[in-house]
Amino acid sequence: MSTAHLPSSPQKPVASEPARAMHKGEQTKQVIVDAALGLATQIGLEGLSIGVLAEVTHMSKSGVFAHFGSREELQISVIREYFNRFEHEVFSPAMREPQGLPRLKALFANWMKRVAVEIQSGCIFISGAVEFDDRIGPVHDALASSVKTWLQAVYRAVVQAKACGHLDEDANAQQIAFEMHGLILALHYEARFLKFPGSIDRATQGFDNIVARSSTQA
Amino acid sequence: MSTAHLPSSPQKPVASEPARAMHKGEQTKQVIVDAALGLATQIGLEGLSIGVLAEVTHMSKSGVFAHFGSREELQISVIREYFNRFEHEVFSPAMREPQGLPRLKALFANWMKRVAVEIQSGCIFISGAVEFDDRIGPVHDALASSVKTWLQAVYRAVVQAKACGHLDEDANAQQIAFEMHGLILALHYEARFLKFPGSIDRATQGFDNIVARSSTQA
DNA sequence: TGCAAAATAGCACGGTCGTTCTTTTATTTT
DNA sequence: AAAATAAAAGAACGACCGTGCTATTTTGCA
Repeated sequence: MSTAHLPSSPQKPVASEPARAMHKGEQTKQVIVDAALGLATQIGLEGLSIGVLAEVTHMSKSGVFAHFGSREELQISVIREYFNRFEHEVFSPAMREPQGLPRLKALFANWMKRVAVEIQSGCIFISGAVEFDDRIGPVHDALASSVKTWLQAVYRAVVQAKACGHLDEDANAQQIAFEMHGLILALHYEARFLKFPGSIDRATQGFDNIVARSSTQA
Repeated sequence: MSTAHLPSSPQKPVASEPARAMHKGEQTKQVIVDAALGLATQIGLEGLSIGVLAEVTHMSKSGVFAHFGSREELQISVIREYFNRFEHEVFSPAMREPQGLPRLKALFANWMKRVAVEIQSGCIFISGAVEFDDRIGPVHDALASSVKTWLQAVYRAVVQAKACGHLDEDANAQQIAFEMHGLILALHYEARFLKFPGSIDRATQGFDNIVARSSTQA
C-alpha cells in the first residue's frame, strides 16, 4: 500500500520498527532525532543544545554530535522528522477523503487536531518561523520549504473544492487558504501563550464562516 | 492635552526630549532601551545579549548592566517601551475616530500599518509569544499582560460597534476579535517568513469579509 | 573467532553568556 | 570649588556552547 505524499516530500525510514538491516548508527540517530524533536517543540530549534540532548539520550556530547556533523544538520534533521509526522498525521489521512469540500474539511480538522495537541507541546512550523524569519541559511530554507509545501497542499485542496462545485467559482482560493492559516495561528497564539479558553471553538467557527461565505448557494 | 490610554498602561517618560530634570542615568538608560528594542525586534527578546548591546551603544557590559540589574529587567524594559510605542502609534490615533465601525476600522488599519512595517523589523508581541509560551516568570507576565491589554481593547471596539448598531447585534465579538488577530498573524507569518507577495491585500480583504458578514443588513 | 569498520566516549579548545566586585570617571549638590 | 553621589569601566568568575581530536568500545562481516 502506497500512501499519499506531499509533493517533493523527503523519503526517509519511517522511524518505527528498526526495519531490518538498519545499522546501529541509524537506530540511535533516530532515537536522538526523536528526543531532539521533543525538545525543539518545547524550547524551539534555537534552544536545541547538543549538551542537553546528550543528557536526555544518555550519551556523550561527541557521540551525539558525530551523527550530524554540525548543529545545523541536527536542526534540519528535526525539521525533516517533523515534516514527515505532519504529513503522516495531517495530510495523508485527509487525502483518503473524497476530493472537494470533504477533503478540505478533513484537512482543516486534522490540522486543528494537530495544533490542539501542540498547544501543550509547541509547533516548530510556528516557532521556527519566528526564529528564522530574518536569518538565511540551510535551516531557514529547510523550514520554509516544508511550510510552503504544506500551505501549497491546502491551497490545492481549496482549488479542488472550487473545481468540484462545492465552493463558489469566484471564491478566491489564495484568500481562503490565507484565512485558514490565520485561524490556526490565532489558535496557537491565544491558546498556547495566552491560555484563552474557547480558542479551539473559535477556530472551528472561523472555518465554518469561511465555508458558509464561499459555498455555492443552492 | 491628555491622550487616550490603554487601561493600566504604565506611565513612563516618553523617550523623546530629555524632558528637563532628567538625570544622566535615565537618559542613557533610554538610549540603551531604544537600542535594545531595535535589537529585540530583529533577533527576539531571547536573542538580546548585554554584550552586543554594549557594543552598539559604545558602552561597557557592566555599564549597560548596571542600569537594569538583570537581563530579565532589561527584557521587561524593552517590552514596556514597545507597549508604549504600540499604544502611541496604533491605539491612540484610533481612539480619535468616532465610536463604532469607524473606530474599529481605524484600529485594524493602524494595526496592519504597524505590522506592515514589522515585516521588515519584526514584532516582539509575536516573536515573544513564541519564545515565552511555555516559560514562567516576570518576562512572560509582562509580555502576556501587554498583549492581553491590547486584545481587550480590540474586543471592546467590536462590542461598541455592535452597541452603535454598526454590526449585527448577534455577531460574536470574541469571534470577530479572534479572526482579526488571525489575519494579523497570518500577515506577519506569510509576509515576513515566507515572503509571500500580496499578503497585505489578503489581510485587508479578510477584515472586509468579517465586516461584510457582520454588518447590519439595512 | 578474529579483524576491520563503525559507533561512542573522553577531553580540551576558544568563545559568549550573565553577573559580581572593585576602581575610576562624571555629574550633581552644597 | 569641594564634597558627596551617581554613572560607567575594567577585570574576573563560573557556566554553557559547538566543535575537533584522539582513544576506546562496540558492532558487523569473513
